[in-house]
Parts: sequence; C-alpha cells; structure tokens
Amino acid sequence: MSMYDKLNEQQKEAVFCTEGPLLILAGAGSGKTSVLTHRVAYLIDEVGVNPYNILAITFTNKAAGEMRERVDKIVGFGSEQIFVSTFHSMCVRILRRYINLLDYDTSFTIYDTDDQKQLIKEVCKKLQIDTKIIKERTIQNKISSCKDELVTPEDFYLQSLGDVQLRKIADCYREYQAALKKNNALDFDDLLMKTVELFKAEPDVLRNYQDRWQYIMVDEYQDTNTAQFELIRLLAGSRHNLCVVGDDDQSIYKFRGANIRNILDFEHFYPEAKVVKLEQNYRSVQNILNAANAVIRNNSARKDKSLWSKKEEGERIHFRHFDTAKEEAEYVCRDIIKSVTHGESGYGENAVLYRTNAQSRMIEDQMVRENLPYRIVGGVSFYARREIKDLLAYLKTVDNGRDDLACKRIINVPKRGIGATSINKLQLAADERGVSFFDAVLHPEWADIKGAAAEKLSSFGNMILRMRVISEEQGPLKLLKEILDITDYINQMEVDTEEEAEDRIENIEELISKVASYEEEHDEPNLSELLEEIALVADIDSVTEGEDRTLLMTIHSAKGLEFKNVYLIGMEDGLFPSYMSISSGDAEIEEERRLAYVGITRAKEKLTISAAKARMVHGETQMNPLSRFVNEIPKSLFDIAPVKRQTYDGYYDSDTSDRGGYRRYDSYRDDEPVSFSGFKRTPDEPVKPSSGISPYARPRAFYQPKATPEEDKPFVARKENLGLLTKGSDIIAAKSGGALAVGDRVRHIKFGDGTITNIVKETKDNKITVIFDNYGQKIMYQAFAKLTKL
DNA sequence: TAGTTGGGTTTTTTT
DNA sequence: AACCCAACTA
Repeated sequence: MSMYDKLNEQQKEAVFCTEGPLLILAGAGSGKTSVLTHRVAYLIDEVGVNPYNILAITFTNKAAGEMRERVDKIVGFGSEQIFVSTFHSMCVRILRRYINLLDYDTSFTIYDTDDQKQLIKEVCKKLQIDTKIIKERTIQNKISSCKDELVTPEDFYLQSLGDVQLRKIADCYREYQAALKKNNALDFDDLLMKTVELFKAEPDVLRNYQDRWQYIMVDEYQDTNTAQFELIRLLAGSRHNLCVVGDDDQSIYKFRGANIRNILDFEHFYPEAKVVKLEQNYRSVQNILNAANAVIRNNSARKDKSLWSKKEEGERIHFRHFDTAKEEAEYVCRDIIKSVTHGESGYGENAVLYRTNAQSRMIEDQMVRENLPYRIVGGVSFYARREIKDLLAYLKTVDNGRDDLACKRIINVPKRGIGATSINKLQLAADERGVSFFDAVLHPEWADIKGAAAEKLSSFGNMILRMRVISEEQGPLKLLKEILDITDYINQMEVDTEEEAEDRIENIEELISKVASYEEEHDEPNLSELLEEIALVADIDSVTEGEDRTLLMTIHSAKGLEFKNVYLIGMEDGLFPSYMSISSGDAEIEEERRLAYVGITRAKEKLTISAAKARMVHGETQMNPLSRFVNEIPKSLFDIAPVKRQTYDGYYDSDTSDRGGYRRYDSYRDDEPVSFSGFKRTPDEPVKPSSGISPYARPRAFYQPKATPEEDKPFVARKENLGLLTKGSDIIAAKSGGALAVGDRVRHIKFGDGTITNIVKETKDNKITVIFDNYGQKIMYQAFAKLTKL
C-alpha cells in the first residue's frame, strides 16, 4: 500500500497532475496541506524531479515551516533543497542578490508600516501637504494599493491629472519613493514590486530563476494580489508548471490588495488549466459544517461548491447572548476551564477568535483573573513596540548608516539634549550634500552647529562608530547588550507605571534572547540578516505547537489553523460585520461573511458563538444588535436559539443618517428573554447541555479563583510568567551576581556612588532604590543597572 | 530644550 | 480609552 492510497479521488487527481497549470479549489478543511505535501513527494519520488527545482509559496513563515516538516517526513531525501517560503521572504532573497541592477544597494533595510508612516509624514511636510486635509493614512493606503497593482509613481501621476487631491498624493508617492531610495530602504510592497521590476528589466535574471524553479506551488492563492500574480506568472514562464491552491470563500484580504480575480480568472489566463475541487471536509463535525454552509450561501460572488463530511453530527452549536462583554468573557473562560477540568480538552485545544484586536483585552483580563494559561497572537506586534523599535533602530543605525529614519529615531533616545532644531539643521545639511543624516551628525560644522550642541552630536556619533567595531568583532548579541549598557536604556526609559516598566523590560529580555538564539543558529551571525529575519516575521509565526495555552487572536490570524473548540465572540452587527463594512456596501459585507465562514470552519468539534448586548467601544457604551451572520444559521443547529430581532430589515439601511440605530436599546423587544447572565439561568429558558455536566448545575463559586496571595499563585497564567522567560531569566541570573542589601554602598556606571535605601523583590527582578551622592534618588532594576558593591 | 497639558482623533482586518 | 500632536510653560 502506498501513501497515496489514503487520499480520496479528487485529492489523488490533484497530486498526480504534475505538468501544466492546475487550480485546486480546496474548501475549508479539505486536506489541502496534505495534498500539497503529497504532491511534492510525488514529484520527487515518482516523477524524479530534483527538489532543488521546486518552489512552494505559503502565506506565513509558520506555514512554510510546517510544510517543509511534513514533506520531510514522507520524502526520502532532499526536502531541505525545496524552496519553501512566503512571497515576501522569497523576494528578499532575490533582491539581496540582484537589486544592485536596479540601482539599490543589496544591504537595503526593510521598512514596516510604522516606518512608512513616519517617512510619509516627512514627505508631506516637505511638500507642504496639510495632513489635516489629506490624512497620512489615506496616502499610505493609496501608495500601498498602487504598489499592489504595480502602478508606478509615473503611472499614478498620469491617472491623477484632473483631480487635485489625487495629484497631491501622486506627488507624495514620487517623493516617498525617492526618500526610500535615499535611505536605501524598501517597504513591504516594494519587496514584491521591485522583484517584478527586476524580472522585467533583467531577462537573464528571470531566466535563471525560471530554470531553477520548474515546478511552482502557491498556497492561499485567493489572497494573492496583482503583483504576486505577476510574479508567479513570470516565474512560471513558458513551462506553466504552476499549481495554485485556494478557496474563494476564504478570501479575506481584499483590504490588502488581494485580487479575487486571480482565482476566478485563472482558467481564462491559462486555458489549458486543469481544475480540481476538493469538497470533502475532514475537519469539522456536521453541525459546524452546516452552519458554515448556511452562512456562506448568502454570498453571491462565489464559485459554486458544497462541503460535505462523513463525520458525525456532533454537538450543537452553543450560542449565548450576554448583557455585557464582561459576562461574555467570564463565560468563555469558565467554559474553557470546565472543559479542561472534565478532561474534554487541553487549554491549547481551545481558541478564542474575534473580529478586532481590541477585543482581546477583556478576555485577557479575565484569563489572568482565572489563572488560565493563554497566549495572544497579534495586536501590537512585538517588533512594533516602542522599546523594541528603539533598540532595532540602534542596530539599524550601526548596520546601515544610510537609514535616516532609524538614526533620527534614536539620536535623542535616551535624552541627550539634541532637539528638533539641531535635527532639522542636520537634515538640511545632509540633503544639500546628498549624504545620509548620520554623515551629517559626524560633521556638525556642515550644519553650522557649534559649541555644546556640536559636542553632544559628536559624542553620539562616536558612540555609534564604536558600536560598529563591537558589532564587527563580537557580533549582534554583544552589540545589543553594549547598547543597553552604554545608553543605560532601561533606566532612562520613560514609563508611567511600574507595570509598564515591567512589561517593557520583559520585551527587551525577549529581544535579547531572540538575538541570542539567532546567534546560536547561525555560524556567521550577520547584523543585516538578523534585521531582515526580524522584519519579515508574522505574529503567528511564533506560535509553537505543544504549548498548552489557549490562543486568542483575530479571525484573520486564525486562517489556516484548526482547533477542537472555538469561541467566536463579539458577534454583533457593527462589530462583526464591522460598522465600516455595513456602511460601505454588499461587496464589503460579503468579505465579512467570508471572514465569518473562516471563523466557523476553524472549529473541529465544538463551536461557541457569543454576543453582548452592551459593550464599550472607544470609551462609549454601544448597544449593538446580534450579528446578521448568526441569524443566517438555522435555529435547529443551536443548543439555545438566538432570538431574532424584530426590526431586521431597514435597520442597516446605509443611506439613512440615523446611525444611532446601532446603539439604541429600544430596538430590542422588551420581552426578549435574557439568555444568560453569567451563570445565572433565567427560569423560563431550558438548558440543553449536549455533553458532560452542565456548567449551570455548578455553583458559580466553583470557578472563582481562590484568594491567593500574589507570590503563592502557582504558575503559568500570570502575565509576567508568559513569554520567553526561561531565557530571559538566565540573563538576569548571570548578570545580577552578588546579593545586595539595604544600606550597601554601590557604584553605578553612570550615576557613580550611592547608598541603597530600599529593595523590592519582584517576580523577575529586584527593584532597587539608591540615593546617589551626585544624582539623588533613582529606582532601578538590579539586573540591568549593574550595580557594583563597594 | 524638556516637560506638561489639553484637544482632537481613532480602528477593522496584516505580510 | 488610548494615542498623538501642537501649544504653552519652565
């Protein structure tokens, strides 16, 4: 029996079709990853394709890693030779090698959305564009969508003639591109667009890659944009050995430029294309599948298909409508705890999914309170945090003196008394001479800066130069530690609360351990490479299997994942579908509906849908009606059927200016039974627990955390115990050498000598109060202050 | 130049 | 509620 025997007929068809264009329409949970990996194995083992000639493009690094792992298990040898990567990483690899042909330097840095915004801001200032009239965000989005569509500044300029506002954006786009080039930087969208540009300008380079990648596979094809399509079209060349896998029903990245036509028109573009539909679902029980089908059926623009499954009917879908978001959070947490204590699932088999990142807060708070091990994916990405961006800006400045943005970010962080006036003068001088900002820092006289200000600049400049030596001689980890030491960054951080300080120190420790593990993994650690790896990680990439924690994330982040139990929370009109989409139109609602479909189909066995009647949004209490998507699910599939709103129609009329309609409480029937309020059951509402012991039979107190003193709380669930603490605390242990006591005389690298007046033991580090002879009282963390006992 | 305050704005989703 | 920015004060 061969390994292909366990595939179904359609799957086999897809696996064995190795030549020519192939479109696999893979419904949710239809085993497409399995098809892809088997197809790779088949190519190698049976067709005799050299693994080196295979390219597989996935949506995230995590997916790439998993794919490689799975192929590795079933292929005899050579799987490491397959090029598995995301679009963005692939482009970076290509550009690092050839971008000099486009007159860039191969050591370019990559700008994230934040950097992008910063640069646009500067450009607006320069062009005297009033950002109150045209918002930077608008410009940013416009530029981004231009790049997604491969529209150059020149193209856009021609398109914009006649429209004053567009014209300004076009100017901005042109200047922005020039500024990027000057900084030797590319933004995310550039990575794709420049690669296409390269391939079009340099046929030899393209041919080189066409010869290498003779078999191409693209996963999550429904979310590719025009630039990405162009890229694979070029790579597929005349061979047309292009296999794309996707599901139009799961296209949820239109806002990012995803072009649904890519999947709908694939057959037109490649008339000889073979199309295979995978419709058997192996993931979810029937009830969940039925709910998903019922929802997605309401979309008009879709390829017809229907998922079916051989699985049992399964539990009914749980539905709960709460009075407040807090009660919703309590229910979710306790339901997870119940499931775990009954042995029905592990923490890690539960996931809480929501529409917007802001919703994680409520759940997180509750999970901390209930001692429930969790992990949040996304939100403010790790690398977007202020302290991390600061430190990375140091690394970037050391690495690439041409990145003006990075240099300006840190020239006065921590405070060095270099203010806006000096910075502006320097920038002008640098522009005049066509050199980088950092070059100007090294020559204050160019900007006519003298005296104390010039002193400060050269001491900063010299510090960076010294860092460069350290970086070259001793590597990135040493460099990072040195930066922290010399700048005394931790103690100079501006923080409002103790908690914030702790969080940020924790983040810095995590960065240290990330750099440390980078150094361990690479024989020749290289700062540029490190920064690049950091630039391209997605939040989901760091989620490792085997961590027994409940995951909290947006539905977008959950794409491609599956969980035994899923909680879809905040199912309210105005939230999901979002207010924005409701007021935009049908196409937007359909995108939201696909998102709902993605959410529902993440669940394997148990799906819980919940909503709150009142919820705080932007600091005001909103009363939103139940999500229309919930009403699209047949009542018979629920354990407790939602009560349909009376005023369903007309309420979403987007032409009416009466937006208060989303908030008014009187749109509900007064006699509408309140399903649940926490764990109190209204007498007239029957409870139909579908398995196990009903949670409602148990007294509420059962789940209340015991009043334990802080120190005695046993474990994981506390916020400060999450993250990469193991590695972080090693660093502390190594650094914080001797025991210190109140009354000891100590010496600090910057503040000189002083006397310890207080020591507060905290979970991870001691917080020490010292009165310095010359600087007065400072409160600092022992691990980073490096106090020497005298 | 640094720190504070008050007002205005914001959020959908992310490589 | 949280963040950002401009304006004002020290």
